[in-house]
Amino acid sequence: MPRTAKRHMKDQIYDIFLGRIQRGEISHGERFVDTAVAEEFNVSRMPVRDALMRLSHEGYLDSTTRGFTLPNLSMRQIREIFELRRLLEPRAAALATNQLTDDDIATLTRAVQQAEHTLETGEIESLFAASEDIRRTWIMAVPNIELRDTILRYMAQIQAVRMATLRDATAHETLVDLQRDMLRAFVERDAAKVELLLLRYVLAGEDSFLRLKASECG
Amino acid sequence: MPRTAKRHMKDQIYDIFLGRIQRGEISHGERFVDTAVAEEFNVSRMPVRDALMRLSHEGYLDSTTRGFTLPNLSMRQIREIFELRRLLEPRAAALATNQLTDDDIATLTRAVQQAEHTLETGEIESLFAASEDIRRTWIMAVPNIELRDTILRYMAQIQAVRMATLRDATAHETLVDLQRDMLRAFVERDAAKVELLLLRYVLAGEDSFLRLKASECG
DNA sequence: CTGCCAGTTTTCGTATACGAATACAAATCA
DNA sequence: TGATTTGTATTCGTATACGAAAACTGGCAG
Repeated sequence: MPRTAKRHMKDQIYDIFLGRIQRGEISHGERFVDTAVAEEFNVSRMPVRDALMRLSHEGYLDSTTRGFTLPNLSMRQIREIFELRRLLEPRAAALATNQLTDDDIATLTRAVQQAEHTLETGEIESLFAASEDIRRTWIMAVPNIELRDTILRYMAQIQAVRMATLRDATAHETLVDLQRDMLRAFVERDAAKVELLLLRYVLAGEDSFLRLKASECG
Repeated sequence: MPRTAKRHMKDQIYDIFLGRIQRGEISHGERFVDTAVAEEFNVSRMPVRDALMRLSHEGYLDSTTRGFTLPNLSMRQIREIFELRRLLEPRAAALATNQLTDDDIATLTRAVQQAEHTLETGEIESLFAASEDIRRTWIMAVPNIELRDTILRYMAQIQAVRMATLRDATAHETLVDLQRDMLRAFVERDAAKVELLLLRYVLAGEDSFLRLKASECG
């Protein structure tokens, strides 16, 4: 029996929306109203309400008086999340290093190649997809489930920020270089090197973000 | 207008239960059923349901087919949370160091004195209360709100574990020593020292826990 | 033309009702 | 006597309904 046949509507709806959010399929103007979604799924308001409220409590959505929307992160929140990332992700990736399967390594190799290819084509969408694949692969290999869930919780929220920073041409080559080095470190099962590279990677993303903000405001 | 006049019943109920859980006022056998709680508050099931489901999604409660109870953490989860604590709390406390007000320092001083007193009396309840005061005071001063919320999220869950480790007589003096040193570091605004002491503190707690488990199983 | 005020609409929070799933207990059979 | 099955009670998930609060809209006054 596939996982599609879950037990409760509210959980199904929750999973569907979480997936859409995490894959960045929701645009920023979009509004979700329980009655409308309920009609779409042919259920009553309540399971939809349960799902949307849960998502909003988890920070994936913003509950306004006029439906649910994607949250608009404040500058402060974004910087705070970058601090969390610096604290957690290097260690998490180090822990994941020895858990990666051959399949994982293959996926990482393909994704890094895809990312390298964007250096020539300049296709940001493709770079984003590749970065997502890399990230998802190692995160899913993190053996500390509490740690993994903590990371996943905030990652969905800063999806838009990451997408924006990847458009930073200045950092494009640096990022792909880091990804290439990370792959090598993963293959060599060098957890210490992975840890350091992840820290660099997060810092590079933070730099891009700050540069972006500076150019936007000034 | 005091905060007691909150906007919605479900939020009030949520806050009430969260407070009870965080203060350790819920015993491990206790079961909460929406209808029963609803009667107690003179409301319908729905707001209670909302509150309890939210608490269970956040990990504060366990949703069973027969009501909500405190979650029984597995050995694995506890060890994973200790790893999270090692990663986050030293840095968080360092960040809090420069934010502590005079009132906070006074509270900390009182709490440390209370903890020291338990070295003579052996009153574990009092030690627990003092430790809670210390912890709550510095955590509330953490300026990174995302970080603070992340810490608060898991702390409620391992409340019982912390309570148990404080009964470890072997570590009693060590813990109070660390608390005394932490107070001094806070007063001196020495963030680096605070960071190191917090790491030691978490490690001491972890040691107590492991010792406890070992003596229990062997 | 602009700003304020009231009516309308939308959406949410809560109440109540019913069917379904699960645990517990009793009764039956080996 | 012990295991299995069946019945019952409890609790949850979902549906529907209603009142209240917030946002939009239109008119009116300055």
